[in-house]
Amino acid sequence: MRLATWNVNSIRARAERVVAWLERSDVDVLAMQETKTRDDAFPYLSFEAAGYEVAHRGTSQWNGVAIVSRVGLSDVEIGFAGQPTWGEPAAAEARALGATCGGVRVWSVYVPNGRALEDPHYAYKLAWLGALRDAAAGWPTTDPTVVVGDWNVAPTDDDVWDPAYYAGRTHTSPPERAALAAMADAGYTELTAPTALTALTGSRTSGTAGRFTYWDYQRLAFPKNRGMRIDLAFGNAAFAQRLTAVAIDREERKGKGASDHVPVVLEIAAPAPG
DNA sequence: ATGACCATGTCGCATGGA
Repeated sequence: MRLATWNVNSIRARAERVVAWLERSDVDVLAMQETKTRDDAFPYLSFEAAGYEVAHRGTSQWNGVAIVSRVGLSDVEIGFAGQPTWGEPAAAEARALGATCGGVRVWSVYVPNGRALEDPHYAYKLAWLGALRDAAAGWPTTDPTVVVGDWNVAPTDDDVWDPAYYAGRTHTSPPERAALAAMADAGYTELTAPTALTALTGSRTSGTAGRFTYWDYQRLAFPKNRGMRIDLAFGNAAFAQRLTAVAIDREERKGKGASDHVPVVLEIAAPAPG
């Protein structure tokens, strides 16, 4: 089974491109972030025509998360227990969606950006990551479970094009990295580290061409390879033991109409008999 | 070449992204 995560930066602007990529890449389950649409405007038909069931949560032009699957989609959960709120009136944002697909519990997460170290949004980001860790600690260890998405944190200095550029900004600060690393306390390890990248057979997806998953639209960031690695997958042991390949599809950043993020693909083997 | 922001709502500029 092939499972992927992709911050699509508006699904209405990119539905045809995403569906074409799904079909070309032989991906069974795709978790999306930043769909930037309300539920009633999601392009369901484009995905259904390609054989994918859709779960989506979006309440405005901000945020929005989805899971599409052609291997079954059930037990959809909007948000996780204890998910922090934001805004006035305070409400849980459309940043987390869970579903069971092909026997795997999948969570699509869009971690708050943080905006600036002194901004209230930064405290919200840390609280959000802490609450996600706490929720994940309570999920059944017997179910293969993977939490994928845009984490808005680069795990190490090697995961940004210039660590000095990010000093004093969000995405690389020690508290953010600590919050990310704390997922391990809940039994979830990062599966998308550069050392884990491989090639995927039968796919255009290249495995080892680079580690970044995001490049800014501005200042020729992509041609200059000024990117970050912030789109990650964390899996529990039951999921991790079935992992056979991980790849970043850098090709998807090219051309007109690209998202500023690219898909990250994970391949897992069928469960062991018994 | 992979190329000099993009997408949203609501109309012309504000907001968010990172």
